[in-house]
Amino acid sequence: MGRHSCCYKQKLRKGLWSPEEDEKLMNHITKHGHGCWSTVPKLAGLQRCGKSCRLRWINYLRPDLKRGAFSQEEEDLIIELHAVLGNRWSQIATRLPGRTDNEIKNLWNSSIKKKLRQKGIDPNTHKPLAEVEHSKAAPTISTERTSESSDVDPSSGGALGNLSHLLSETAQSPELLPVLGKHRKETTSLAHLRVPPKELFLDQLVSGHENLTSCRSTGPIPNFPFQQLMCYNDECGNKNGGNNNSFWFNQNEVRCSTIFTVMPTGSPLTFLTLT
DNA sequence: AAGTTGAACAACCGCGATAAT
DNA sequence: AATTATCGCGGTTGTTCAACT
Repeated sequence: MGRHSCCYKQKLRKGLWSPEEDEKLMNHITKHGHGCWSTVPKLAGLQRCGKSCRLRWINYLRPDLKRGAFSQEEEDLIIELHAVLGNRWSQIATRLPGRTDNEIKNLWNSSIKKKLRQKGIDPNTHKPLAEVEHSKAAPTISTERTSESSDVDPSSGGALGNLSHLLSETAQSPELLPVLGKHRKETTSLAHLRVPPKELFLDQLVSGHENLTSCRSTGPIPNFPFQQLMCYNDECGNKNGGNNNSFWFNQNEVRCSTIFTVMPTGSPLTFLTLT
């Protein structure tokens, strides 16, 4: 496990990017693609480490980024996905085309957490706060992790624990997850989620576990059934700013919208074979 | 007007995973 | 098989700016 070499290099710029730096990076990647990130700064004439260039590109310069405020639908979707995936922001981001993991993480920490608490929902466990407080006050041999610093952690087995909780709770009492009840009106795109929650979440888990690292470098390709959710972006008014310069979407020039078009709408596992 | 506070956003850091040698 | 280089992720910190006192 070698440390990232750039960590030790001196004389590299840090902090906010200037417009000139942005332009250099944009020009370079536009012409040559990023290739090996560690060589990008040198080739682009930047006094930055490759890691910094990569981050800047992914979080800010990529042409397929949506920018702007999150819609209510997006926020709701983030909450739902977080309930299943926990803090796996990159996984969540793959279901929100045009949004970055960093952006979603920031939104979660600065806004959504607060809103959930105001609604009486613990943002870490997605359970009612009263229930969480009660379990804190009277600790049992439960393996459930405590809140605050330890969010839902799918990788530790807690996810499945939480998932089973969610599966039963959401199926039976929508009020425990307001987004699944009050806010998901039939008029919203989330009405597409009218599939049994258990099937939906299991599909997600299966695809997530089998395909954990697949999306990042080749573009955020959403998995069914969320791909249906996202179709409204392209098919119902192109809400993502009408961004058609999609050749950036990944290096294989597979367009997100192309995948939506090509993919059959009913087979989540079929999709996995394409990634 | 100046200082303080908090929200939102941008970027960095450290680590694990994995490909390459 | 061991080591090294790189990538990608999540947590954390830093910066900016608006609202408030």
